[in-house]
Amino acid sequence: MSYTYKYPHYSVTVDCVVFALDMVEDELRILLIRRGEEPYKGMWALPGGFVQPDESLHCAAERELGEETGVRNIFLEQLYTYGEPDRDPRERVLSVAYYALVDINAYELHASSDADDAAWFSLSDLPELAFDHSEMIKCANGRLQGKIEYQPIGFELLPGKFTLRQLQKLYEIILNKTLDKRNFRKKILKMEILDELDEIEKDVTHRAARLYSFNKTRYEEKVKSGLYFEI
Amino acid sequence: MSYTYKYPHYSVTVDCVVFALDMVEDELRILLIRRGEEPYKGMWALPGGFVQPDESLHCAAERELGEETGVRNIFLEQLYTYGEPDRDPRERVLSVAYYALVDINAYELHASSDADDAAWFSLSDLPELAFDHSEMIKCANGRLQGKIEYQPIGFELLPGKFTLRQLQKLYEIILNKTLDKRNFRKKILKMEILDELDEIEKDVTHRAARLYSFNKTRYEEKVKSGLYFEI
DNA sequence: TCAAAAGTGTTGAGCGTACACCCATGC
DNA sequence: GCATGGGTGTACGCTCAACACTTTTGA
Repeated sequence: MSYTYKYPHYSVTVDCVVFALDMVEDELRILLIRRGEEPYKGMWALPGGFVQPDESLHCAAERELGEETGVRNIFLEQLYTYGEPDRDPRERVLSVAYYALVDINAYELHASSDADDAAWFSLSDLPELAFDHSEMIKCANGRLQGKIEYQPIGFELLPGKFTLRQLQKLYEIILNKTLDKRNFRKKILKMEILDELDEIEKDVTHRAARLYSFNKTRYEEKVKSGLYFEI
Repeated sequence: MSYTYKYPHYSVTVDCVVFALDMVEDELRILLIRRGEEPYKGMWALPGGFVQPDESLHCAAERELGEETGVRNIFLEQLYTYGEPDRDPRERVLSVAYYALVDINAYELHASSDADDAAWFSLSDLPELAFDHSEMIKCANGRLQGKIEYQPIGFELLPGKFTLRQLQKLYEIILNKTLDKRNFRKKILKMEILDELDEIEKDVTHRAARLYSFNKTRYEEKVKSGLYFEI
């Protein structure tokens, strides 16, 4: 197959910065794949690939992520578009970067498509990456830190049922600072956007904490009547 | 000239949502051009055009804006990339949207290039626009409203020397709510990021107000030592 | 009974908010 | 001298920050 055009055209890829939370090591993790093809063959990179003619950018990001890693149905938002003329050694390729938030336990990684391997890496201990993918991760992390304080996106990183301690730890990890337990609880509970469940956590070696779930409908109602989410 | 590729490639344009402030009518204005070519010939649209092979996206936005309207050297930031397969009737065209902030008095508009005309329109009274440009403006306005509260970008819409009243009005127009004069002054002056000049405004029919200027260096120092800009 | 984390209340300080009057200037 | 906006101070309430102890559970 070949395409001919009158004016300059460029390849377009999508790349995904997928965040997850490691509650054991208290750190953010990023999903990387090992490249199965040139250029940068064998190197770690963000999952992504070429945008097909009939799919939107968002769909392309969802598709590539699913194909290369098995991760599906997640929070996915456009981040930034990288278009330096020489960012790809082959020819000019634009990349529309997305970032995603997932519950790390909800997926079993399946490397496939043109990725040899897929794995979670600590944000603070990343390997050398292909293309300008390091820059994308830096940008995505900045966006996450900024947005998590005024939008309830943190819940995307937790299972549907979670403890307040887990939620607090999430903020502590992402914002990289400690929070006062009592003040944190007061603040988040006063918003009345969490449902207190009749369940407690299991398999813990100490007193089990109550489980909560995020009530998105209630949140949206509250926003309409003036709630300003903020941590 | 013609280009041939092995895989699907797309045209890429940049489009700019240029904001300015009309302090007389108390409203935001947007810079539009009248299209001189098909498709949508004769219709109003955002200034923009195709990205050339050797220029970055940012440079392309700056160039197109300069060519089509005469506006140069301004605050310009990437907004969002639009890539629905059918957003352009000719063929698939991606558009990387930028938004810009300018002092409306600093430029004389020069229509040229492939624009028949360039003019400022009130945000609340826009004509029908080509492509998905209405959506871009809506997105840019949301970004502006969000960002102006926690980043000192509002100054880009004012001349270098301005009165506190002008600055307050700027926030009132963009956020679409009234602010208390005394509280606004206290808040902004306490940040110590404005230089109080030994000058007052001219040609006013009442007591002239003192002029101030934004001290960017001081602002950056203060940010390092913990200032969190917020209106 | 010990260890580990859950869960809870109070106080003080600083900040945001609301509000009214005098001042300087041009006409 | 009057109209117009410039410029200022204070008091109150609320929110945020700081802080320590009791409770529950499993091992």
